Amino acid sequence: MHELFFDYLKKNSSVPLSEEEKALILKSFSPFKLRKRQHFVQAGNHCKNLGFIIKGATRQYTVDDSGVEHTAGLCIENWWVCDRESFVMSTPSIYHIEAWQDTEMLIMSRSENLELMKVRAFSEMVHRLNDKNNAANQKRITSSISFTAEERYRDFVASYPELIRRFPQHIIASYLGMAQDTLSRIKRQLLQR
Amino acid sequence: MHELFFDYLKKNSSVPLSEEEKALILKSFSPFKLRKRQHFVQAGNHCKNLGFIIKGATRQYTVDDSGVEHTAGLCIENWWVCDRESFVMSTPSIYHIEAWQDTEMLIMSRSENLELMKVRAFSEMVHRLNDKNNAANQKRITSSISFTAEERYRDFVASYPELIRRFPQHIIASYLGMAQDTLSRIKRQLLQR
DNA sequence: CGGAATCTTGAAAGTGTTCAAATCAAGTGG
DNA sequence: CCACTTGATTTGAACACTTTCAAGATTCCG
Repeated sequence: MHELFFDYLKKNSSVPLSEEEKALILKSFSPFKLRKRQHFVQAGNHCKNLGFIIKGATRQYTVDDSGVEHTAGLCIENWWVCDRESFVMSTPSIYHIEAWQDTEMLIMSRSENLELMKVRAFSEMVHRLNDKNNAANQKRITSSISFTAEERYRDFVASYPELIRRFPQHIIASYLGMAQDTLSRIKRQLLQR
Repeated sequence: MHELFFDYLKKNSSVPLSEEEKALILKSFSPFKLRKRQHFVQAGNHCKNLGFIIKGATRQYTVDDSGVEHTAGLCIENWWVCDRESFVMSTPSIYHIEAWQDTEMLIMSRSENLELMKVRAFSEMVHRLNDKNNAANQKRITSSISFTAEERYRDFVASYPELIRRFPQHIIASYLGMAQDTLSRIKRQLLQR
């Protein structure tokens, strides 16, 4: 089960792993399963673990005063799951994270995470990841302040075709900041051309 | 001039600086000035430098197909300026960054930046910064997909009162993803209560 | 003073939302 | 394999929010 992660690590770092380092990762990074609809974190709780998805899909969301859910993030295989603010700062999370399908992951605590940062390959990967994540967030912000609903959808399809396949349309709509009815109409309009 | 940065560094790290480290920072981090409306980066160019604002204010923005500007970010004293994606990945930036007032900063190149990462206090600060930045981005995304124009504005006022004082209203509006006319009306409505 | 930038306001148009009903799809248990 | 339930999607009509455009008012600054 860790093999998938080691592959991922190799792809995302330039430094090889020693045997001790490999052992340390095996020790710190534990298998964990969630069934569909089970929660990884609930809003109000501290997000104690950082997860790496081996198989499955999760959704991070908030619930507003009217009870409407807004999708902050979507994750599938080879993605990292957690509310980073809560995880890093040890504060209560404002997000829920739930499994959208039965999900297998590897998880580590914050202290294990910090421990692993001593492994060169791991810390290098984390930094690359931060950079990528940062760029993606910046892009999403730019999209949300600059684009119409249709443009946001087209951009999303182009950027994350896999997520379209894995999540129902009303979840995609809430990720994009529009009503599911709106997304349905947009798709129809796009087909009619 | 570097004193302001050393203060900042002390506040944002737990490790003290050795004299050699201080010297390295002085060497790598050069003073740089921009007059109002001069650009730090132009869209299409590589963002070669990372800046730390000593005095002044900058604005990061894109221009869409209709020629409308959208404000991606605002920076003032003690903030870092750059298009991080372009800076880190050495790709052309899609953003413009301009001085909104006469601005003094300290700048470093990417290689100087990487060099400075060997300084413990500096790299610790960078990591904290990344975490904070990440949390702020996440918050902005959540706000933009969940909130109405009025809620976004109220949230912004509460989070960044200083920026309200430093930038004109039409810039704030474009940062929040609404027309300046809309923001004007929202403010009036809020006053009438 | 004069010019440039900014802010306000009304009216009209546009975009996206809400709500409810109907349709469609998938999964479960008999 | 069907009936039933639940979840997902589509659609129309009314509505709400936001934008656009144009004009006028205000502020700032040389």
